[in-house]
Order: sequence, then C-alpha cells, then structure tokens
Amino acid sequence: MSGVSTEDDGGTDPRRVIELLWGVSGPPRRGPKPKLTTADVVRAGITLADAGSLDAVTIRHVAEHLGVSPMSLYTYVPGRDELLELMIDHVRSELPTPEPGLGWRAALTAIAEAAWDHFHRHPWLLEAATTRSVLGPHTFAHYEHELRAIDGIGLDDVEMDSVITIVNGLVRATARTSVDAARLVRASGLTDLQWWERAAPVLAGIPAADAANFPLASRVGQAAGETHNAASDAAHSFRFGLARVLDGIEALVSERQR
Amino acid sequence: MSGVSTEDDGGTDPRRVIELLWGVSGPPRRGPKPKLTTADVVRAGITLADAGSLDAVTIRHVAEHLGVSPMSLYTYVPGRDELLELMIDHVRSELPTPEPGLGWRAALTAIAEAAWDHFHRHPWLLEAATTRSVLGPHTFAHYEHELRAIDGIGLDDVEMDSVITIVNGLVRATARTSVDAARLVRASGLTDLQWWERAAPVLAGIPAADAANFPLASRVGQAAGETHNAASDAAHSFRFGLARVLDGIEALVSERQR
DNA sequence: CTTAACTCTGTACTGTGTACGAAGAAGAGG
DNA sequence: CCTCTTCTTCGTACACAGTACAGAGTTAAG
Repeated sequence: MSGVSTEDDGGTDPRRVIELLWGVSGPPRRGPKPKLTTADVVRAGITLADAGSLDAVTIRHVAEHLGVSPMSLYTYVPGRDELLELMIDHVRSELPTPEPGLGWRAALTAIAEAAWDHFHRHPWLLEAATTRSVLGPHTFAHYEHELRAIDGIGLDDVEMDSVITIVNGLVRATARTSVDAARLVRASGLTDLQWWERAAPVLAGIPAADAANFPLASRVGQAAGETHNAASDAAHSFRFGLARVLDGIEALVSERQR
Repeated sequence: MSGVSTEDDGGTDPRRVIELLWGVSGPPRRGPKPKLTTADVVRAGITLADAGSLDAVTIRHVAEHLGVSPMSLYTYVPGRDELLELMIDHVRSELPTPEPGLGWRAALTAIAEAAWDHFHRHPWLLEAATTRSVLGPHTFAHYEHELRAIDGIGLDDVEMDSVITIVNGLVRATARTSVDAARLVRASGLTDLQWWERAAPVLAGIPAADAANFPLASRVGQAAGETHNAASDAAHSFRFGLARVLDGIEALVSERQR
C-alpha cells in the first residue's frame, strides 16, 4: 500500500505521533547534528499548503523548499499523513483565546467567526481530515476554550460536546462552500456569473434539465446565485445558520433554566 | 500536473461532464460497438468505493473490475475526477422522495435521517467534494425535494437555500465523525475503548498533556467517550444538533408568521 | 470499396510515498 | 587516542497513480 490518503491512519502505533505532537524531545542525541527540526518541516508544509493546496505538500516539494533531500524528512516526521496531522495542530495555535467576560452566545459567536476566518486563511484545512485519533496540544487547548464558552449554562457533558460539534460542523460546511467558490473563480479565471453564463446554454440544451422540472430549485438557485455571488452567499449561510443554531441552543438553555 | 485531486476541476470545459451527467447520448455511432456504457463504469466505481474507500477507485482498478484495459475507460469518462462526479450524482438517486403530507419539521427530519443513512451506506461520499460546479439530475432533483419540504413557511429564497445548506452541513459533519470512528475500529482492529487504553499511557507520560491543564476538555471528552462509544456518540450529536437547528428555524418561522 | 469515425490497447512519461542500504558525523567508553 | 554505537543524510529503486500518444482493429456512411 502506498497512498495519498489524507484519510486512514489508525493502524499504526500512535506513540510516535503523540510524542511529536506534544514535543517530546527524547533522550540526548548521539549522532551528527540535525540540520532541521520537526517544527521546521511542519512550518514548511504549512507555507506550501497556504500558498497552494494540500496537493502541494509532497515530501519532495517540502524537502526542496528546505534545501534537503526528500528522504531526510523521514528523520523528523514518520510520513506524509503524520506531517499533515502536525500541520493541522500547529496551525490551530493561531486561533485566539476568547475573552472571558462574554456571555455564552457572544463567546460562541466569536469562536465561530474566528474559525470561519481560520478556514479562509488556511483553506487546506477543509481538505484534510476532520476527526483525528489523537489530540494535539493546540487542538486540545482550543477544545478547552470552546467548552469554557458554554460551561455552566445548564448543559450536561455530552450536550456540551454536541454543541461544539454542531457549531464547528456548521462553520466547516459553509466555509467549504465559500472556499470552493473562491477556488473555482481562481482556477477558471471567470467570475461566478461568467462561469454560469458559459455553462447555462449547455444545460439549456438538455430537455430533462428544464427549469419546469425543478421549479423550486431553479428559482431558489437563481435567487441565491444572482443576488450575491456564491462566495458572499456562503457567508450569508454561515451567519444565518449560526443565528439559527444559537437560537436553538438558547431555547434549550432557557428551558433548562426554567 | 497529474493528480489525485478530489478537489480542483473547474478549469476544464463543463460541456462534457454536463452531457454525461444528464445522459445525452450524442450523435449516432459509427465505430465498433462499445463493450460498456458510461453507466457501467460509474456502477463499477461505486461498487469499489462501497467495498473499500475512494482510494480503491483507481482507473486501473475499475478497468480490471470490468475486464477491460485501463485506457479504454477514457472512452466513457473524461478522467477520474469526472468519474467521481458521476458516481456522486448517481448514488443520490437512492435517496427517497419524501412523502408530501408531512409538515416542514417532519419532512426536514426525514430528509436529514435519510442523508445520515446515505452517508453510512456510501462513506466515500464524505471524502469526496462537497460543492460541485454543475448539478447532476439526481442532485438537482434532491435539492428540489429538500426545498419543497420547507416551501411556503415564510422564508425567502436565500433563507431557504441557507436552511438546506446548514441541515446538510450538520448531517455531513456528524456522519463524518461517525464513519471515521467506525473506520478507525476496522482499521486498527481495536474497539474505541481498547484503542484509548493503549494510547492513554503514552499521553499520560507527557506532563503538558495533564488533565489539570484542560479540565473541561478532559471531563467532557471522557464523558462523551465513555458513556457511549464514539460511533453512537456521533449519532447522538446528529440528533441533538438536528433538534437544535430545527428549534432555531422554528423560532424564525413563528416570528415571521406573527 | 473506400473512407471516416470510433473503440480498444500497449507503451511510456511524470509524479507520488517510501523501503533499503550505504556513507559519514558525533558523542560514549575504553 | 582509538573504537563502537547511534544518528543524520542521501541516492537508488520499487510499486503505484493518472493519462498522453499512437497504432491496430471495427463498424457504418458515402
């Protein structure tokens, strides 16, 4: 099995990854001085991913960026999948720690907005895995901050976890739409409108795709696509959805407090 | 550029993909009878993806499964990315059409539950792209059904689109957690509990990862992980989150109707 | 029959992750 | 000091990916 997986993992021993995530340096060194550190490799990976996409983060590419032979990277990182895990955790350190005074609703909003920005600053996060087997330090700390935002408002532990999960899910889903739209514009060199103007006549030539067969979808799709462009529409979905979710949580909370 | 992308696309002309999606047969044939149809290739891809993962859907693999040389697949499908698009749309035909009598809340619930099952039946959908540039017939029809569920309850067009987006985002996010958990169990041959029992001592040896540094996260993480296993926990998050979202929508709807 | 269109296939190119083994650097023990 | 052990670095090589290209063979149109 080779693999450009971005997915599996889990069959391997988690020990090494945990040590790398948490920065355990290990016993004193004996051989020649390393040219690099694991952090160098991780930073290089992040730089390349930010500039391009996850596909740009190849072992060879990262090595070239660091002026090192490809195989020497395996000194610092067990493999590509593990590098991605380290990148994901490292980049999460950029997320701000929410100020403590806020109420749960303002705090959750701030967290969601920060995550939204975060996904736009590092779009490759959306391509990478969601659920990782082992939490890194920054992921762990961020989870702690998220929970602190909704602590003591009357939810039980499992509900708290669920609330965080659904808010993050909302952000991820809408950010993905937003980023995909932006990527499409950049890749095709056309704006949304131009792209659709080009695709529309092809679709129009197909009887089965007639708007009469999908009246609602055609109307709503046009409304969502014409008023705004797709990118700002995703932003609207995000804010609208967040308001709905928070309202839903609020209903539960006030019911509990009564 | 080669590419195991699962992502980009958009630079290419959408004409061919649209024709394939909507089943335009084209002008009468002149050469030798084709051994296969595009639908055969799509079905083979789905079979392989269901049995394994998206990684199993390689041109060579699909060709072998069909008893054909790899290159001949390019007669039926422009490339791997397009095959994935066709697979995604085709599999959506399995989604049930909701019965018309239901109220919007019951209808949305049914849609969400169906999508949840759907992701579990075809987990590779979670690895594949979300937003596609061009809608296929089944995707289009499904979108129509989704909209019909919430038509006429007082939302404007953009809001209707947003509601569908956030419900789908919720399902996708929680289903992904659920499926990843199941995959981890299958890949490692360990249950959640066994896996954590193996990983825990490693984490315990790291001072920075002490539970005292992350009191909430440790407590909630344990509660969420111990009471249920991770898979059923994701199911709980799904149902809990859906209820919250629906409550939030309900608040908006009743406010509008007042 | 000729010709044009179409399917099918083998070969080959580029690019991927990474296993393996050799070469060399630096500290540990004598 | 030398020797040994450990560690880093690197070149080579393998299996696998997508797919460009060109040729061979098949069918229907003219």
